[in-house]
Amino acid sequence: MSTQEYFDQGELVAVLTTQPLDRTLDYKAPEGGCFLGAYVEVPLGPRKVLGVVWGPGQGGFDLAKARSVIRVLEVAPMREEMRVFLGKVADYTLTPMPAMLRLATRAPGLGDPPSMRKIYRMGGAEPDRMTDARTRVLEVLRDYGGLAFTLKELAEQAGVTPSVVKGLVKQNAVREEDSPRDLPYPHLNPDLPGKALTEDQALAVARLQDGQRTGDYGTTLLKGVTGSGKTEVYLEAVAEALRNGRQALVLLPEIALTAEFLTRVEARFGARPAEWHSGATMTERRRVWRMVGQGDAHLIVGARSALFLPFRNLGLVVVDEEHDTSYKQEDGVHYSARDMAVLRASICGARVILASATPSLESWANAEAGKYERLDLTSRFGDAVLPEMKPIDMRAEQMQPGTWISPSLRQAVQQRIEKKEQSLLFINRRGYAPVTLCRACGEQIACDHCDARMVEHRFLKRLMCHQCGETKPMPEVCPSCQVEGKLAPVGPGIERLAEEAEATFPEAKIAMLSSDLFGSARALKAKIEEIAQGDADIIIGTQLVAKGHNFPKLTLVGVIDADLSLHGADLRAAERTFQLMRQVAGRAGRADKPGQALLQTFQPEHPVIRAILSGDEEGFWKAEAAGRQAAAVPPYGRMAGIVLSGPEVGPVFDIGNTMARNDAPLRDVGAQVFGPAPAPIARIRGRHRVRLLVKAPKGAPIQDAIARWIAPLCLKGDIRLTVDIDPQSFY
DNA sequence: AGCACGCCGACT
DNA sequence: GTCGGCGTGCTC
Repeated sequence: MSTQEYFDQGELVAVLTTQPLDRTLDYKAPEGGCFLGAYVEVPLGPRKVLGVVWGPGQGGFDLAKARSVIRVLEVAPMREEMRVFLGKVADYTLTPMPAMLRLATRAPGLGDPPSMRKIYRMGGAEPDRMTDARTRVLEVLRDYGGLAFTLKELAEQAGVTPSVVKGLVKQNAVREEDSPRDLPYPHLNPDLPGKALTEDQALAVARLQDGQRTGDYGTTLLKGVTGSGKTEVYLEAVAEALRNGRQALVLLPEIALTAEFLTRVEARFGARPAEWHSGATMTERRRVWRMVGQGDAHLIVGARSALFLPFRNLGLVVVDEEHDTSYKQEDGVHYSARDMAVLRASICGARVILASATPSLESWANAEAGKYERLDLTSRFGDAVLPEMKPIDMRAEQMQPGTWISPSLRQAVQQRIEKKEQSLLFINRRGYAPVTLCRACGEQIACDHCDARMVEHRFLKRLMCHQCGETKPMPEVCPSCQVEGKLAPVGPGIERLAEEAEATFPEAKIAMLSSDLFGSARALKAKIEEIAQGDADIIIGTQLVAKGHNFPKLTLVGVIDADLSLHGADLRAAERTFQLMRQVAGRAGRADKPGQALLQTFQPEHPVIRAILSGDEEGFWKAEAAGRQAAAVPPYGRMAGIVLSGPEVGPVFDIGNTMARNDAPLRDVGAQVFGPAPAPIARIRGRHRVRLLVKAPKGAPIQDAIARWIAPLCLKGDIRLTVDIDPQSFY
């Protein structure tokens, strides 16, 4: 089948719009015709909407109704490869195409013509009268050899007021021109000297660069312990992609990590790359989207949605910290950026590097199966070694009620304080106490809109729902039994731990790192920087500190409750605990001092705890893989979550029951359905949620089956259904 | 998504 | 009689 690339005026074209229609609509090509893939504005009812020319018109309707494309937007048409990618992601995630198109057009001002601004460069004429100020302006222009400046830049460089420049413009000594506001990103120089590489790193770089030069798809799992120089290694793969004239994308799980990364890119390539994340301004987003599309952004650093930028010539995608759960988008379109990166690369002949100190079991298994190449970086910089890891058996510790720092841990911290070294106390719970319990009636205070328990934040003097963000003041009397003064915090949170640390180590300077204590990523980064310099004896931190920050003075990590996340029905709980522990432990002893990690646990003989302590990673994965294989769960089986939600429980459950009864399409492919059951958070923002779980053998065409299963449903009232293929969290 | 069309309760 | 509730259906 040959695909028509161009449509003459009046010819019918099928247009995919961003409106939630389940098909394309036909329009007449506009004056001047249009290309396949063109971004267009089309009339839809009384409105104008954004769309993309998806193919030749389908016909089969009253042709008199056909309307014309209003105009073709001034952006590069969507490439075939992108259309294929969006289609495959839609099929895989059971997402309607218009929602996919919306993901791919998340840039402001797409419809606007490129915005212009005035720039200034050397003119030909001599000014009638030379002044000091004028000389300086002309000198600046001469020194920068033909480069153009904005008015502000030029005036500042020359140390004059803008009016001096304007005066020179009148005399044609300086030329004023219109220039697109969205400028190409500065050229990155891949041939600047990189950091010296160890033998290990050089070997990995060579493999990655060889792969890069093939110009074919391929995925590499780059595994390296914290401090092994993963970033240096994959930056050399980026350099190779740039040398070959291809674009590179680096995905990071946290905006907080981008600032440090950008600095490293600048050091390596001499300029800053394009940035794409939710914190970027409208102007930045527009520039990135356009420049990526016209090939004038060569390296893009961003969050998962950067995967849907209109790359022209993508040659490499790096997914840093590939195991990070934030790569799975859980609201709107449910997709795993890690998996979709591999998909996109396989479509456009790009390489993928999945980098992590603690890979996901999925990636580990893909490497085992030979689908991914695997490169291990083992050596660390300098003489630093992996920290010594020991359990603290909490059953043998003499604990005061309501305290969480054991005598053994206290002693270890005390030693560091005396040696002027830093300790990190890690706890994976925000707030003061996870549960507020009435000692009179046993009531646990829950959110009014969700069924999640409210967490006390003493710092804010309020209770907060970590599900919906709702807060309310701390009540005086129990909302259930009305007894006064019996509400008590139960369990540890980071704030409570800080309180205990202050009491236990009165002479120490204590810093608390929790995501909700900082308004912005910038403030957080400044704080981390300050602490890393040594401005604290004890750091109390949540999950946040586990993500790639470097603390040279840190020599002790105390994990307050290594058991916390081992409980619960989440199939990935063991894997997560394993990753978390190894990462937190990796914080200790990165510089010249050896580190120690102490894990407080009630079950030191648990296989996960033992694997962490022994450092036997392959052993852990093999055991975990065997367990998952036996249970036929991912990555050795397939799963999907279906969540039904609505304002009333009854009707929502009824639909769930109907679905569970009519499961023939699922049984046809060997899949089973479990539920309906109240979703783990049974109510969010006043909506009742019911969940069904679908479990299928590996390789079963689960999407088709689910599509056939839900097609006959007609959802009445305000009931909504969402499908999550490969759910990550079950919450 | 919007917006129109359409069929039942409390107003002039 | 009719204003308006939002259920249902269409948009080339």
